[in-house]
Amino acid sequence: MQRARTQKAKDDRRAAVVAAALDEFYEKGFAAARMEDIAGRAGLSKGGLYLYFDSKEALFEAVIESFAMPTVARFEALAETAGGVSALIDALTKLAPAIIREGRIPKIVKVLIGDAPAFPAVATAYRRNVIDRVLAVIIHILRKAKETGEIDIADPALAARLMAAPMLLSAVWRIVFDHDDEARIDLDALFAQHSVMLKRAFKMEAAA
Amino acid sequence: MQRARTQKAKDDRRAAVVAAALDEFYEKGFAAARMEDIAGRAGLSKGGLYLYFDSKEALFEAVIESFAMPTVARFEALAETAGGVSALIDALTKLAPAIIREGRIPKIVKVLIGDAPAFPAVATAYRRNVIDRVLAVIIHILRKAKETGEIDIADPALAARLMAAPMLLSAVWRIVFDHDDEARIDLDALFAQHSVMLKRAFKMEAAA
DNA sequence: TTTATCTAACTGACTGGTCAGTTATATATT
DNA sequence: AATATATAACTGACCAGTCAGTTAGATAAA
Repeated sequence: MQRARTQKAKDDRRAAVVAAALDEFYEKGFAAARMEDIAGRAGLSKGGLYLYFDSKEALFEAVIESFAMPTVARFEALAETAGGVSALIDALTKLAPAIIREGRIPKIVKVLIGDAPAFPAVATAYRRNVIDRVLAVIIHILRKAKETGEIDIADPALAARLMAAPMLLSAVWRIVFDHDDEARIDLDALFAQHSVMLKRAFKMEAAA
Repeated sequence: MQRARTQKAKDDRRAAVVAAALDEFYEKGFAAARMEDIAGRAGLSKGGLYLYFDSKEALFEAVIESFAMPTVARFEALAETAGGVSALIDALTKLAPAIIREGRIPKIVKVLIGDAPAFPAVATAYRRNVIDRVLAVIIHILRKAKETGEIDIADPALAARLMAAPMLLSAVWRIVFDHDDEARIDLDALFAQHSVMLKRAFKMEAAA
């Protein structure tokens, strides 16, 4: 094994271990995943892995955290360019299929649902650092639009969750039926229809 | 332990084991759940459990299957009384909060998401026997309404999934954040708003 | 440049503990 | 007594985490 001597090389190796761990946790679940397999996937021996992480649980926490920050940053950037509700809906429903297909988010979602209940602190941290912040961005945009009369909704906080629900559905569908050719969903068509239905539900002028 | 001698007593014990297994699989996941704990919860020794199920995997399959049939039957009955789209939306959005709170469906959902990927055949069977049949009922009602002009939607099959998405969201939310008092959602308000938004999205006359 | 020395990254055999599944034994019921 | 049901001690496989030993590769002396 090539040794990681510089700080950068060590950071890279840590990242490789985290990526390998996400794949193993995704495929087998936390309890059934083997530290030796994770190490092997990252091109390292089991003992070497323990130079980077103190325990399986510490590795699990690192997996969840490592994907939190980039997700929020990407989303907050997106929301700044798309200031209005119409642009937000378009951006969300156009990007969603690619994000689902790319696979990293569905994997994190699966690991969170399957294993986070055994680590309540991890789940709560994820909600606070990721979910609440993403929802806050959406809610802020909806609330502004409600005040200007651009849209007509009762509760922006609930509307934000209803907007996001099909993304969770798609992610979960992919997780559970990835192997199942009979169960393919046309994500582009699904989100196109979601977009149309949302605009009608919000009573936006440009709606079909 | 009182012995189960009659067929009915055996069926009851089997059911008790299945219920205990659902709880353990839900709380710990398949791999981390212990057969001894499942047996204990059902008021039986570990050896006794093996009189009713050949293996942990067989028990897992029984758990998934045992909750499939009743769910479909209940839903198909509901759909027969609620023939139109409006009645269907009302029934679905009024019943959903109670179903989520009751907890059995969220537990099954969690077990399916967390562990079914390790048992692809179980996942596929569940899709065919439960999900596809429930969706078919909804799609049938939507298609009829579309033909009579009662509603205006592009694709009933996609609309059915979009209708169901908030139920999955609520179930998953409950699974992941059950312990988390900061994260309570007002399910009644959520589904009331879903109902209003759906009727607008379908361009139904009586919509708000 | 070559060789010797050092050090920290890395390896893999090992340990202690856990748990699915088995079986010898006990007990309730007929 | 005979049979079905249940128990708990047992076995063997498996795996997280450890640690004595190995080696890549840097540094320095010749």
